[in-house]
Amino acid sequence: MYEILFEYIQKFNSEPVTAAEKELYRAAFSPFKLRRKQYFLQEGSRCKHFAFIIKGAMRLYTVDETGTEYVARLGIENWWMGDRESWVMNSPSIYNIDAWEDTEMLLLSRPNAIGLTSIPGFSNMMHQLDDRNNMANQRRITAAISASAEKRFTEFAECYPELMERFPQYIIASYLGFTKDTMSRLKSKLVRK
Amino acid sequence: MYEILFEYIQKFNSEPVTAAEKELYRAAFSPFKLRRKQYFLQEGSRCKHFAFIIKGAMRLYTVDETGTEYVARLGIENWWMGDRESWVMNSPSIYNIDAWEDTEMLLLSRPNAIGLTSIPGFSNMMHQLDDRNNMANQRRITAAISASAEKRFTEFAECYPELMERFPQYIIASYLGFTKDTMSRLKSKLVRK
DNA sequence: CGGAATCTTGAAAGTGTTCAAATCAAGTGG
DNA sequence: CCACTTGATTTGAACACTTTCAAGATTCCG
Repeated sequence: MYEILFEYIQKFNSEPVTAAEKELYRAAFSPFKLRRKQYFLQEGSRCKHFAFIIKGAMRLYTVDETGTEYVARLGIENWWMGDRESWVMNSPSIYNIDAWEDTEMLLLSRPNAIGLTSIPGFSNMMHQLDDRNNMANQRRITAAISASAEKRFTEFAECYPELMERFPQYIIASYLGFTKDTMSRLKSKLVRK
Repeated sequence: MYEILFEYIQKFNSEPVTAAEKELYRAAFSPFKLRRKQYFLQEGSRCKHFAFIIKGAMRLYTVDETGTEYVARLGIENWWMGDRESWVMNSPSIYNIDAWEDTEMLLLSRPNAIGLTSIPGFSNMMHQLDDRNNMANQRRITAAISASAEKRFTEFAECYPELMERFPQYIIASYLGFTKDTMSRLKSKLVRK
């Protein structure tokens, strides 16, 4: 299962991952499994580990007073999942994270992550991930303030067909900032076109 | 004017900024000025420099077919401004950036930024900025999909009183994802309370 | 088959938008 | 210092989009 991680890291670098480095990664990341619906993180607790998803699907969300869930982030194979704010600051999280499918992952603690920084290839990857993340977030914010529900939906369907299949409509709807009912209407409207 | 930058960098580090490092910073950052309303970046062009704002106020926004502007980001003294996607990828930007007030800044090209990475204090700061940025973006996304216009407004007013004063209502409204009219009504509604 | 989860749909209510007109505020030039 | 221009805010009324709620249909799975 570490092989998947090594390949992933490899993609960010021109230099190959050395045997010595692999040992460091094996030492730093620990395997972990969750069954569908189990929590990875609950609101109020601290996010001790960031998860690299080997297999499965997860979601990060908040819950309001009325019990409505708002999905802020989704993740599947080869994505990272965790609450960075809580992980970095070691503060109680305002989010919940759970497994939507049975999920296998590799966990990385904050101290271990800092330790791995001495590996140029790792540090380089982290940088690139920050870049990407920033771009994606910026675009998502732009979409949220400027685009209609219909546009956000069609763009999402184009960009993330994989997620459309793996998660039910009401979760996608929440992620996009509207309700399952609106989602259903949008869908049938687009089919009619 | 470089002193402001040095102090800023200093805040992210325990080790003081050395004289030698200061020389490197002076060599890497170049002073630049913009008059109110002048463009820093126009849609379609490449963001060659990231700006550290010494004095003034800027905004980053998109424009739709109808000419409506959507403000995605605001910046004042000691904030960074630029389109990271375009800066990193050297791709044409989908954003416009202009000065809302007469603005002085220090410009940093992508190659120079990479060069400065060899300074631990700089690299460290960049990391922390990425962390912060990520947290702020995550929270903003969460607010956008889960909170009402009124809540987004009151939270913004609490978190960024400075920005409320420096930018007109219609720009803040756009940043928060609604119109100036709604903003005006929200305000008078809250005053009545 | 039976039950749980998910999706669909209609009607009413709510929230925010649009548009246009009026008001207010802040320079600028005479 | 006033008149004028421009930019910004306010407000009402009609409208558009999305939500809410509830009921029914569908799908999935043991």
